[in-house]
Amino acid sequence: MAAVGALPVLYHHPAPAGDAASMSSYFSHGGSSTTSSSASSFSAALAPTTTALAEQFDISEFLFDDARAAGAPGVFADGAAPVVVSDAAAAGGGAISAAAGSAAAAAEAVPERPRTERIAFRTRSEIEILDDGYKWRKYGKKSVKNSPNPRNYYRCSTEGCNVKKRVERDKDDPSYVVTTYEGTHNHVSPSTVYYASQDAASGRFFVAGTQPPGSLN
DNA sequence: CGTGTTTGACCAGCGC
DNA sequence: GCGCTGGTCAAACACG
Repeated sequence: MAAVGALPVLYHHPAPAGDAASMSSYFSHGGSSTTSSSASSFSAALAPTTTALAEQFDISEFLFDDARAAGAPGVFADGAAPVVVSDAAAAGGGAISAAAGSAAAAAEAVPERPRTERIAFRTRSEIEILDDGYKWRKYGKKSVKNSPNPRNYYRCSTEGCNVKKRVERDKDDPSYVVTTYEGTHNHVSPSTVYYASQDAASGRFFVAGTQPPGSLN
């Protein structure tokens, strides 16, 4: 697969360690030059709610992937194309979103393969399992080519929710953890309800926080 | 005893 | 068609 080869491209200007506050974000946009606007809106939307997380993790980079523009070479090898930040979500003040609504041009090209939205980000962290408020069940571990570190596979343990995530250490800098979420939760975690919001169009939940306001210390 | 993790086997997709 | 690779399954195991 070409995926492994493609990933490092996203990291070509890593944030300085300890610079979590500025949260230097880089979005793959499938080669597009319009990255900056999406990145800024995303950061603005995310920043207020990631403060607590940033205290624990140096979130250095975000990598978006969504079921858009099928056929274009994307971040991930299976033909899914990169980066969608929902305008609605940004304007609505709140949430991380991969916009189904903007997937206009997408769907028809590769109909035989269901595409799920994916969000990948890299964090500087000692631990690999970030507490995002959901309960994950590990179902696999695999060593991957071009990386000395194994990749771990997790699935949301909530019944009926088939969100998955992959966690692996950055091959170039093992102090970083690359986490890829695939799919969208169809429920709200008890620990995220305070910050979660629901997309009006799709009805999906988007998690923007992990702790109730009173429990951050 | 229930729940979650580990790990080898298996399967499917892709490139050659 | 074959081999390689990533992703998933499922039985065995560990732990509270």
